Amino acid sequence: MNVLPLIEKTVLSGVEKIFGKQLSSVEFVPTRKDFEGDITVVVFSLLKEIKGNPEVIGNQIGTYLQEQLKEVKSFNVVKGFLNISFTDRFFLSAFTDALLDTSYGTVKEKDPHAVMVEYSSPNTNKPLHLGHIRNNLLGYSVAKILEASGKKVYKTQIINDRGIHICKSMLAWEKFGHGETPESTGLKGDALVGKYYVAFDKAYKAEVAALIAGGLEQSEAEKSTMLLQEAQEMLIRWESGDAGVVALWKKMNAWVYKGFEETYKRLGVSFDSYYYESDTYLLGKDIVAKGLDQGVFFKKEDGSVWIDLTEEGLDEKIVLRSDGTAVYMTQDIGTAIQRVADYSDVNGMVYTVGNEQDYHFKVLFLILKKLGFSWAQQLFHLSYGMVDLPSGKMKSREGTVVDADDLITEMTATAESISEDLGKLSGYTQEQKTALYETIGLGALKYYILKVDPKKRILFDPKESVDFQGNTGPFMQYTYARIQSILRKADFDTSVVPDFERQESFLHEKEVALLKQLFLFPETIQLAAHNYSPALVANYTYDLVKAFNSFYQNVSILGESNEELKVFRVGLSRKVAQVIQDALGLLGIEVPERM
RNA sequence: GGUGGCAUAGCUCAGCUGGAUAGAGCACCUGCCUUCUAAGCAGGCGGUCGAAGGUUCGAAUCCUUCUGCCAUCACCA
Repeated sequence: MNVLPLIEKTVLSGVEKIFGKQLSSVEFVPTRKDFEGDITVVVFSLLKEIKGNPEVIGNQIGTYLQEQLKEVKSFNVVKGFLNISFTDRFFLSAFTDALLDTSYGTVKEKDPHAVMVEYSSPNTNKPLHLGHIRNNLLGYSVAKILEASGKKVYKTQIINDRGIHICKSMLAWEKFGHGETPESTGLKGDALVGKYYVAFDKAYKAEVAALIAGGLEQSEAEKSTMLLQEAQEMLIRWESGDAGVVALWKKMNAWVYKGFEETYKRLGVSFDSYYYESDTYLLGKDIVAKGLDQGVFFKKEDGSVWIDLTEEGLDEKIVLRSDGTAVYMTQDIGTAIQRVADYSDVNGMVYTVGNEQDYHFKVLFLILKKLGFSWAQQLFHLSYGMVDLPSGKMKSREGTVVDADDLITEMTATAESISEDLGKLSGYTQEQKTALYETIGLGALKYYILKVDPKKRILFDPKESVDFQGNTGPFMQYTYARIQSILRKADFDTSVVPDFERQESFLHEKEVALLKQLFLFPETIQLAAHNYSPALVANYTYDLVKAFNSFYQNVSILGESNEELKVFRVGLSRKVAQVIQDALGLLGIEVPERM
């Protein structure tokens, strides 16, 4: 509400006039709903500067405010709290401003600097699971929120397409695959490759068991299987560019990428660029050499290169193996630098990676700072908690994962059965219905995951289906659909901006509550961007929708006999729908015309 | 053991920079569909905000200690 700075200024000048004290700021708080008022000045916070009875001081300031500002309708003081009420005229004019603002809430002046948001970053040996869903939703949403707050954003990912785990799938496919393809089996490419990753593990375990039966110790047996040796040999051949291995690798990766793209499309996420570890894993070695010259790193006797972070309260960390090959950290250093080289306007990056890698990123950021890159000051690890099952962690090799595609399909099916029961979709074609169920099912899933603080771990019970009632995605979507219905039924042009010149006082209390919530949208976006937290947007939207529903069922809109009030209420509904749509858009949730 | 994170109603979660009597949803109980979509609304039940100290006009929020759970401390990624 743009009157706030004005009130603050007036309070300050009032304090100066009455008490002769110059203060720099005043603390405001939204008025609790059991008290009369819209905004509250906490007089206690002034007591350090002004001595006296808070109640008396509150009354003095209140009186001054009312004399100075025509927007202030009335005030009351309870203990040390000065509650201020605004006039309807104030709310109406603030609302008109919001209604005319076609990109209400978002920052228009773009920051010349861009930020790169990395998310998803899967392995190419198995399909995406629930953990990836959280990652994708978070990354995508944070990218949207940063954009809305005025940043230019590039979405990217780093695909972990090389290493022993990929070779395991490849080897198993060669041995047991009989030339199966996605086409021949009807399986999604990523699912097919994942099948062979599991097949490898099964065969491997069988071989280990056989070796143990033959008299070997467990640890000994695990190291000496033929399968593992073959996989390692395959990795060496891959690294040396063996044509056959590389061709197989390309073929199977292509299957996986096609499968991933389907899942991304269904999830509604997208990327502006892709980085592949197979391209980048050697990057960073030059940087390490340079850093060694600069004295940022040091070399041990065996030739391995380290950084000493004990001064920062961390350990020593390896950045290059003794045989000169790259480790994870080497690669991440190289990739970061490569990205800035590729996109010259980038001066900050957000890494969406699970919290088990908190330490890794702490070290990575520190290294980049020590290497002296200016953009290293603007790095953020968007760390999130695991998604656990009641049975514990998800383990892909043990088949205890919740598959992303399966879950989406299941959510869609639930949306369908609920929708069928309610039976409101007469006149919709089967095709429209199918699209709608997808929208609702995904809305439920996305909201369910994004509404919780990223830092917290999520316990996901597949047996208990995700809710469609209460604080859920479908509830928001439903409210939006309901407003669309009002707009369809209104017998006038709903895009007209109401004119309130003559009106002074006609707002219903539910209406005022709704307006106040509506006015919070711009600062919610800023706050969410500042905290990298979609959860703030989700919970804001819920409050807005609650306020609308309460308004909707307690106040007549189309049935209102006062024409001006009717026009206003339809306009208000329209704006609320727009904000719901925009807010959900920041979460990657679509909104239906009907449901 | 060192470091980091989390702990709020039976369950799932909000609670922004400290502010008034800690809020929702689910579950359970009452009402409300011949009037704009009941995936809804109005209300009831339910809490020593993990524990103990401290800071102050005021603490779920900040500080310290402790307890519990999780992660991490690899020449794996």
